Amino acid sequence: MRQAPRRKRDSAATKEALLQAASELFTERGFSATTVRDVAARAGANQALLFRYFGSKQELFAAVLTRNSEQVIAELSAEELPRQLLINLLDSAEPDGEHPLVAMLRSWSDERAAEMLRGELGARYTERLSELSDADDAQLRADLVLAWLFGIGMVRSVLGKSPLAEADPEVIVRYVTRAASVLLERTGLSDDR
Amino acid sequence: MRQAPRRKRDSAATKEALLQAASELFTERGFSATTVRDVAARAGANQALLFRYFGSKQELFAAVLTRNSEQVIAELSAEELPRQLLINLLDSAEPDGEHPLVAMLRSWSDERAAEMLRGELGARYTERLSELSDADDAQLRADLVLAWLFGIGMVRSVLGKSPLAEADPEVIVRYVTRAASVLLERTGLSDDR
DNA sequence: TGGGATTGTAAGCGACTGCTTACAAGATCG
DNA sequence: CGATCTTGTAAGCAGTCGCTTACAATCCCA
Repeated sequence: MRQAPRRKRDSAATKEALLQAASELFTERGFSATTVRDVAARAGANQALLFRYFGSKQELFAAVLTRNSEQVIAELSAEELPRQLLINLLDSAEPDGEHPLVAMLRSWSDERAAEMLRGELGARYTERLSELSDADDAQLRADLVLAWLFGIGMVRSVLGKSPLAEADPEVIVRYVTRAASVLLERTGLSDDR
Repeated sequence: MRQAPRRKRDSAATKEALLQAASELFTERGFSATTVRDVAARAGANQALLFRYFGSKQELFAAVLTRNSEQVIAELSAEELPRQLLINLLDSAEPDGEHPLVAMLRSWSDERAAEMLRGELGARYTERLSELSDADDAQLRADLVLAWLFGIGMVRSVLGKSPLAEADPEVIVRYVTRAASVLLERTGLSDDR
């Protein structure tokens, strides 16, 4: 009788399974509350492989962030960004649609995680958003809008506070885009995008 | 030669020192990253006393939250709340002016900590803020504003992201109150308070 | 077919966590 | 003074953490 039905030999699939499991768990529990044992267990892999492939928990987190954010930020135009970002954020509570921002929110408290967000990710979102305004402090205004989206994601998805947590996403989007357009002002920022 | 210059015998002072140290550390590092040993060390007390007086790390956190929030929320009118809350939030990076919200932000990722914030604290802030609007979804609007303040506090004080982190508080306050007044609309919400 | 590299596994090391215990030192009061 | 309660201390327990090691199974290619 075999005592462990040995995993199929496929390093690429194992790596991907680890990344996927890590992405889910970081989103659900945050960086420090997620253990490498949990990640390996959900991926159905041995935890030693996690260290062989990613070196450390920290580098695994970096890999997850990179993987998840690349495409999202690439496929959205500046005009769509705030609205779509918000929608993604609001929907991410549902089944398994997870957004990297939620992982960011959950991992905020860890200094090593915050370091990455501060430098790499945040800057790109800010730059994209700041295209919407032609004020000279456009980046500050973009940061304020980003901060709002983060805050909403936290209160709604992470904290689960009422009534924000139960509110209709469409209503939220309407309120936020309307108020945000005051900040990101420019001639003719239509309110349907 | 005495090997430990025994602490003065004063339970009230010890309790207070523990509360103060815990408040600082929870603010600086968050709930899970703060250890009871750290708290006891900064308070100059033995860690066993922490458990004698507060029972558990969780109850200590609750005691800190209660102690710190009571007066702040009590001494502010609804009209002053958003502006003053924001100012407190923006100034809290400085010397030792710490705001309970920052502690909240840092401790977000812990489920036990989040539970308390969700129920007790958040509700009171929401209720106060919602007085500013006479819309029927005033509480939702208030939550959105609160979420914004949280988000700004996170990006600025916790994440330290530029340019928000270096921006002039007065500018931030002006932008936010102006955009927020779109949400908390009511006849004659003057923009200087 | 055989030998070295790659992928999987089990076990455990050392450090750290929240929390407890056993006890010494000072206070209080008869 | 001596008994008792309170306050402070040192040490350690049991569990978990990230990470490492030693080794078995499988693949690749000569």
